[in-house]
Amino acid sequence: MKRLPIAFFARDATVVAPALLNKRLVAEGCAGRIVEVEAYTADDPASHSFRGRTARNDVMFGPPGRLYVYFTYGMHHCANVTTGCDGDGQAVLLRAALPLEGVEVMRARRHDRPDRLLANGPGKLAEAFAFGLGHNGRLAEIYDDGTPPPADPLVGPRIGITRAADWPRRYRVPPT
DNA sequence: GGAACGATCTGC
DNA sequence: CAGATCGTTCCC
Repeated sequence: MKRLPIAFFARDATVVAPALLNKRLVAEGCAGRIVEVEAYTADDPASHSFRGRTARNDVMFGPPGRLYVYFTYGMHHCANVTTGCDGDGQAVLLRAALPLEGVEVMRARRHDRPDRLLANGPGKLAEAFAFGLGHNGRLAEIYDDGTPPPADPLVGPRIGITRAADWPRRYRVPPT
């Protein structure tokens, strides 16, 4: 199993996002299959990078293939992977994953919630994989385990934001 | 210095 | 549907 090369991430977020579906995310002793993402570009009013480079979003403007982790709502972390070229300000938000390995530790981090609720949302995914600010800027560990992306990914409006929420930049693996 | 709000989740 | 809870941003 091979880790995705930097070249994979060095493309527009709207191209990388659907390509990340069904890839294997690895961190802190567990692994999961990415099933939902959102693309954020610098020309997107909802993107953290829209208003320019700041201390928080600095990683977004750096090289591709890194984790951009931020803290929100006073209690949740969200994890992204940077895309595009150095200076662009692009990233893909990791919204949901299916547990593959280390399910026990994920359950413990998620307070023994049912397996289907372990990482089915950005805040839950971050908690299950133990993503925190300490991961910000680190190389993302995402692998191709041979599972191809869905031929017909669901594309629709984004969730939990107000500005430009209707932009069709949320990608999902179709339910089986 | 201060106010407003947020790429969310949970429980009622 | 409202509350939790606090860092970031923007305005005065």
